[in-house]
Amino acid sequence: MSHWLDIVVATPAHSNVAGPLTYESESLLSTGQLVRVPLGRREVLGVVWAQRTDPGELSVAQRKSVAGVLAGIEPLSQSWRQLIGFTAGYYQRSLGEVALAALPPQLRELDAVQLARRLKRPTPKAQACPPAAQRPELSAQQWAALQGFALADRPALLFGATGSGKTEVYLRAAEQVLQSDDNAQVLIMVPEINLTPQLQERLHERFAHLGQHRLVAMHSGLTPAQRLKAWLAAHSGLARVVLGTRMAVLASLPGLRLIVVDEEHDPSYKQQEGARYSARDLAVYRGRLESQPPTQGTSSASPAPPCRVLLGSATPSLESWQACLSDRYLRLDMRQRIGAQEGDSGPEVKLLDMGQQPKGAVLAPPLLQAIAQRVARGEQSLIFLNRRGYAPVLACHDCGWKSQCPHCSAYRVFHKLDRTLRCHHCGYTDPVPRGCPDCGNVDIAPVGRGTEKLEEHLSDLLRDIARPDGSSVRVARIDADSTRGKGTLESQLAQVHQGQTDVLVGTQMVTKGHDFRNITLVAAVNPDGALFSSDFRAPERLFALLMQAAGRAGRQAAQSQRSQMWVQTFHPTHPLFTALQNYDYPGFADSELGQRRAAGLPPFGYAALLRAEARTQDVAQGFLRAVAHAAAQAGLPGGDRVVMYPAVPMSLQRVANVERAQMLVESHSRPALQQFLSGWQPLLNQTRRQEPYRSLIRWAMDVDPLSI
DNA sequence: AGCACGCCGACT
DNA sequence: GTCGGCGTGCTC
Repeated sequence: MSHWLDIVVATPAHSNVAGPLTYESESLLSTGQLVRVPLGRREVLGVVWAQRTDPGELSVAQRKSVAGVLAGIEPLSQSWRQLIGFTAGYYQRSLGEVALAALPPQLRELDAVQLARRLKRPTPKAQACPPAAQRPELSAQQWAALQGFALADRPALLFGATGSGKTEVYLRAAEQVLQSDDNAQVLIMVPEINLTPQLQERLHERFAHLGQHRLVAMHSGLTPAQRLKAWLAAHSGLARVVLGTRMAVLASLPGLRLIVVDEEHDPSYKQQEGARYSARDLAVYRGRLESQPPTQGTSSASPAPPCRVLLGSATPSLESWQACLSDRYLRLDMRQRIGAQEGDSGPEVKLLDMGQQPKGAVLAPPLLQAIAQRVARGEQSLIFLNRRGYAPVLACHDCGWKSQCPHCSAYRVFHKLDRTLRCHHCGYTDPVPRGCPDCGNVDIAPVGRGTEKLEEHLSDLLRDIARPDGSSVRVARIDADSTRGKGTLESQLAQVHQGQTDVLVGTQMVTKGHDFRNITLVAAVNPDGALFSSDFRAPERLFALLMQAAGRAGRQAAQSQRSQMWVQTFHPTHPLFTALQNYDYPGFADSELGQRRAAGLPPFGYAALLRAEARTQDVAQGFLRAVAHAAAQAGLPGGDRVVMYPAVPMSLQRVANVERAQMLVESHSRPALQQFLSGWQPLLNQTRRQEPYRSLIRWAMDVDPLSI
């Protein structure tokens, strides 16, 4: 007797086969089982989603049989399937896309023999977790935070200043969970794994005694083989602690009891292609899911041990902050740096009013002086400028020519080192012309400044400053250009750590994670752009960035006394900077939330962004208008509670000769927006197939976009 | 998304 | 005369 199964395969939401496909099987396979099935003329990986009683509408020609089962891999759990189902629905993608993206890619390629070889190694089962031998003493506020977390019945937000010891709280919470349950698993998420070698090391020290493969990493930097191995370890329950980036939130973790999201405000938790999910939001959702009893049983049975969620940040996202204010999350405060005096929050923040400084100065004289002082004292400085290259534009002063990229609506950046004009969006690169391409004038000059120019400029200005040992000053630069080669970032950082660098110039790359011991001055050269940006999250990001940068100076409390954070600005009285000066995140959050509330922006409103790309702006915008019209005509459920804004060109209108447009959809009700989007999806596909929109290159839906 | 089939330009 | 460009159509 044969059985019919609904099987999920990697088919996109915009195809005619977006849902689960029906296959025949000799044996009754359980849901969650991994299988290979024929699809067109190839064989693909699939997940059994449901059993069914009949082949439904399937024509005889369409009836195909399951080609094989991936034996030896336990079926994926119901809660995992629920998580995938939720993610697909919420972010408007197909089940298959999300499910298959959550599985290690190599699983699709391996045949039965290769897989058997991978699985051959015996998997030691449950194992108790003895406490690690060496652990630092906890501060009073760390104890209080742990206690608060242990007693809470909700997700918790650990609001902890830089240097307050958030990591130790994570580690203790993890230990507690592992000790209370021999099968428990802990997921620790970080924004970018290569920026957190210190955390990796500490986890290793703390959990190495659990044995081989009990601690695994999950991120896109792994080789396919490593990824498969890590996934199998997590899925089998062998791995007890998983350290991963956003992709890890979708990993199969049958014993998941704790999810930690470090630096929860970090934008890289939001996936920017494919299913554009927020790993932080999914972590919270997953915590709830994994805490439910697997099936609705008798209510008297003891409830499954809940899965806890712990978010952590010194500058939380306004979403999480608001969730604390409305008691959906519990806030745990650790305001004080370890070993710091009461009231000492960090380096002194000095606002330098650029309106009072000589016009056109890249670095104001007082800042330059302060840097020179540090050099003479043998201390390090970090200068932060969020613009790489030498100059953002090259211009001809005679005819007004500018280094416009021929393929994008952006200027090409002048890179002096290899004398090229480089487009940072499409990569188009040319040697710098000898003269102006329009009028021949040889006097074409860079306008504005990037890290490369700042580095050169600083070396020049500090030329006569001697270090304590009499040698001359050393200026180094760290950005995407200087760290292109593999391992160069590490070696450059090592040089800074060894004290070979006096002044480090860099993009925001340098503000993250790294624990520089001897830096006593941090300066932000040109942060004003974010103050009046059209992107409503720009201030929030700037505040987090500057706080993080300040944290780089004098991380040791002893040093923080004489450490300084300089901010060059034309708006020294701006409330953002005032809040920064007082290390007053709550005050900043308060005022930002007030503005968000008034404007109906997240977290008080919910948004989705529909983007379209085409050869012409007309087609891209036309498509958006057509689908908006179709939605209005259809009277979609939820439609009366959403507002659709006009289609507009994206702020970066053209990239690599592709015209881009977008349309904002907003609602005060998340369910209404969800309902509307679900009903809209088929109309989008339909419209796409009509003239003249067949020439559309692609469209994409971004639910809860980071910027609009 | 893959992977076919299908119809028009520069090369052994 | 072929190799190969990517347009459009289908997959249980």
